[in-house]
Amino acid sequence: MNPAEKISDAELEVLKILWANHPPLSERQIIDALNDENNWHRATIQTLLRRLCDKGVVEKVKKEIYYYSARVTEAEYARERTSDLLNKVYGGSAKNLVSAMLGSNILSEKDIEDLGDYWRKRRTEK
Amino acid sequence: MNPAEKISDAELEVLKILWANHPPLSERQIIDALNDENNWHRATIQTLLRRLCDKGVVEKVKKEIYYYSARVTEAEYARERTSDLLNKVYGGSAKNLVSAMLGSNILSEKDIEDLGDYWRKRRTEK
DNA sequence: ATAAATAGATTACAATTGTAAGCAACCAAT
DNA sequence: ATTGGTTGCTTACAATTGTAATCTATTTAT
Repeated sequence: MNPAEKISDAELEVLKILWANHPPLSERQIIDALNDENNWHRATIQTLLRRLCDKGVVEKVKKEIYYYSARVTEAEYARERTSDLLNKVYGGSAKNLVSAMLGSNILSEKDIEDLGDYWRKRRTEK
Repeated sequence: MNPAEKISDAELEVLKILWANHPPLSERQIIDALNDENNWHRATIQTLLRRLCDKGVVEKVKKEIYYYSARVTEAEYARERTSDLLNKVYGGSAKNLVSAMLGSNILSEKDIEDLGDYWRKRRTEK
């Protein structure tokens, strides 16, 4: 159950579809959902689904036909990725991460405003 | 000069050595620095250096012997990685990123304190 | 001058990732 | 019963990554 750094970019796209549509999805539904954006061939998506199952982050359940669902939540995955970034790139310092974001053009003015609001709100709630 | 998602984990370790020691380093110096942590064979490090040069993120300059230095700063790299995380994992929302960090056990109490201080300080400076 | 250490370059090989082709079985419409 | 779409499964193949062995030329210490 240690996802993150093992899920490839292409696999992530498939996972996102599963996260976005809660009930388990059939292969066809996944293909259709993906074709709105990507334009992968069926076989490509099948490969990605198989690899995700092999990695244990997706499961398939037979019910006339196979239905797929994620076994990791988006939040869990995000947590892993974030923690990985924090450690590998910012030496574990969250302050460095945040100040890097503030100091670069990653965030818009509005993003920064929002963050400020968020932070103040959080403080008063405590 | 679009680093980030193309630099592998192992390559990053080498880059970190170059970032940490400002003047250009010889192969030997890099190997010694890396052996404090990793224990890669010389040939492995040579391969990583070559790949980094091929990718254009490191340059080598002959001066009796070759000396290597990074052509991307750590900050640039961090920015790319962070922006990538933000977009691929948090749908571009910095607030989501920060609130995910606050809501998970990624940060210690002290980290959160520090961040709060940082944020307040930043506000008063504005 | 001979042996040992160093620096530079080339080659290798398995695992992972991106991207599919192709076959077999089945269901549906003509 | 034949044709065509759907599901499931297997195989493929190039690029990238992790990890190194090996050969050569050169410098250095004895």
